Amino acid sequence: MIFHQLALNVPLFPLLTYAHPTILAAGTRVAVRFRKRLMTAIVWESNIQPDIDIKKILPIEVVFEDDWLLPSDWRELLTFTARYYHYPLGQAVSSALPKGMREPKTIALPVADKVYKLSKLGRKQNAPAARFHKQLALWHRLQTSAVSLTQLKAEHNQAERYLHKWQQLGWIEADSVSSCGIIPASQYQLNSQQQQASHTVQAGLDRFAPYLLYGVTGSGKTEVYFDIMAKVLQQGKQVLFLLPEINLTPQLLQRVHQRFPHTATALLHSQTASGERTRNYLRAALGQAALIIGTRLAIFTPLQNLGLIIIDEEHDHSFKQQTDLRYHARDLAVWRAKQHACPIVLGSATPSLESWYQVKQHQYQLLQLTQRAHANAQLPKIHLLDTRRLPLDQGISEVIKQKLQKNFQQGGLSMVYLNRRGFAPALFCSACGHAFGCPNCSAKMVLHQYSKQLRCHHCDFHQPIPHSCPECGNQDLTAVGQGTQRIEENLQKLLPEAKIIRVDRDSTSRKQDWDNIYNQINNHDVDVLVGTQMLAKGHDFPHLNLVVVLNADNSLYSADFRAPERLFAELMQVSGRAGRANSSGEVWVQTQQPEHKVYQALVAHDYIAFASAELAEREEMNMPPYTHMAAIRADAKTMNAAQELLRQVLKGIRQHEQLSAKVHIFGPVPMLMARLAGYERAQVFLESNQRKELHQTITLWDNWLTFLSKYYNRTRWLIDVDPMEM
DNA sequence: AGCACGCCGACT
DNA sequence: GTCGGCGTGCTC
Repeated sequence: MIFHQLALNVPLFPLLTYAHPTILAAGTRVAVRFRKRLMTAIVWESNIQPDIDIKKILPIEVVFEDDWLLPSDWRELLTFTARYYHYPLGQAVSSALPKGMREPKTIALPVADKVYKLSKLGRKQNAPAARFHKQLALWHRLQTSAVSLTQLKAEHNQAERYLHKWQQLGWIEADSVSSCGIIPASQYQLNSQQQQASHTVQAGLDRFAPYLLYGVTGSGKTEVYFDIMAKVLQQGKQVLFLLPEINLTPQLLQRVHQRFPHTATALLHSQTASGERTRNYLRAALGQAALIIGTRLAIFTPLQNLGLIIIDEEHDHSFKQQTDLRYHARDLAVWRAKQHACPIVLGSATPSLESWYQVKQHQYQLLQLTQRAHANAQLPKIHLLDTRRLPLDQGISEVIKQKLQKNFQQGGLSMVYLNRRGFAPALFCSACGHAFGCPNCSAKMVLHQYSKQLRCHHCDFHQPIPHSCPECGNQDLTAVGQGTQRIEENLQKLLPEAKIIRVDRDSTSRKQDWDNIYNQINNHDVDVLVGTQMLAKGHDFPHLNLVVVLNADNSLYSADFRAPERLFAELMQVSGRAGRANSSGEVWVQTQQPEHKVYQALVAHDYIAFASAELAEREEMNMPPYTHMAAIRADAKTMNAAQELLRQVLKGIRQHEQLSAKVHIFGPVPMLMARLAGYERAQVFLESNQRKELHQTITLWDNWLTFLSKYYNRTRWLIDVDPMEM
């Protein structure tokens, strides 16, 4: 019997040993019995010396012989990921596989597209009789050039049948197509900055090189990506293109299809149907797809010959997974680019301070686009309105009302942007001040007028709007704060003739909703858009010329040290929506703190000044990126229970372990959002500028938590390396 | 994480 | 006497 180390989806750190009569190659997918259940596993190492009692070792039950092997570079990536994020390897591996491959069943490998043409023998044959005109048409297509089955089917829906018949007779030969396909010349003329950025990357395609493409909104980053991509694809290599949320893909996909119409593309995101995702995963793995586009999870796609990685909107927080395996796709992407010795381009109009820091440290090369791509498109003029001195009517000042009215009369498109953090409408009792909070979370409930509910935005708790205050019985309950729904109502009163559309999670819950809205906007059927973050991301509305930002200040008071960075990025992005094609745009921001550095930098369109100031502060405060962090979190029914486990572990470690002086420990403290879905959450921060020491300390915590949590079994815990949440 | 094994209260 | 409460500990 040969013993094998297998990765399977169990929360155990060591890999498990199973037996098989023959040696199996690493990367083989197998099925084994674990606790009587049949589970999929991946062979990690073969022919090993078991370190447990041989009598306990079970046989491998099924070997999926026809599968293709998960390649060694993919296994290295997962080994690294599991180690770096202190997550059980077996579980990491499982989360990196599409659902279809996690089930202990055989899977059908996708078949590469082929093109067909008449063989020498075929050319000597007589064409089908003219009365079989459809067959004859097929025959003519095959005569002129090599065509794909899809193209043939368009000619004759029975194409497959005849193809098969003629193939058997030897009249037809099949050729595999290159996944890159023919890339037509671009219609787009790069400006000199774009050209320079593209050429810089193209000059070193065969080695690892990280680039930060910093370009103001509308400066045409996508065209730079495309230009580099074309070159890499033509070399027969694969491109991995990651973007934040799937919301913005339809637009990008359309552009990709225009630019790379014949390139085999695989789309990978959480909303792709399970079968489709498995198929795309395998097409990428087998080299049948040359261009792989996806959200963070696509970073785990096995790739045969990776030549370039692009991370669009690299500052976006959705690249960090916030559950289970808490990986950061951007960071793993850099690792992968190094592994594959290829360039990686991180693009953003407001780069993350982490990436900007890497530029300052000469680790990443900066590529800069300072001009808007459309020569006529000016940067929008941004105005601040000091609301300390202005009377507000339902949260909107007179100036803004007039701007909106005027723009409507002139037929322009306006956007009213709400930063949801501070603006969700809550319900209060006007007599005793009682606020309706979520019973499960430390958050106020949000008033939803249309569904007549109070809802928690952090868990699924909801209730009908109460008629009276539970504290004092008063029936006069007032809504405080402006939600998109109330703003929409008020604007409708202000502009009774205007077509106003609200864009938020409620109004666009279905996929099709967004398409509808999008079409309406492009048909100029909409006058005012009201919405939250969804509106900020990536969409181009060429005729949008007025952007209004209502109260955004609340995030300035956040204890999260990343709050200003996040707010700045968000506001820059929203502002960038204005005036993209040939109209110039205007942005009006209501704030009580116009002198704040976030707003000052916004008005000046000065990311660099903002980043420098912010970095100086981070250095001063000893915060990332100057230091590395990990959060150890615990949650339980009471805050004390959550903290107790962390306190005991800390005590144990302090008493029994040699602690590095280079690692600082803070806490336990409650999380900013202390109560979530009925659990109280506490955390300890580990902080060090030495990665190695930090990781050693995390390992100590990990071991002690595993050991001590047995005695605190109502308390759950987790490790978050490079946390984004405070 | 599950899921079995194990030692104390209310039931036919 | 036993059915089952969920505390403790293991899983190849």
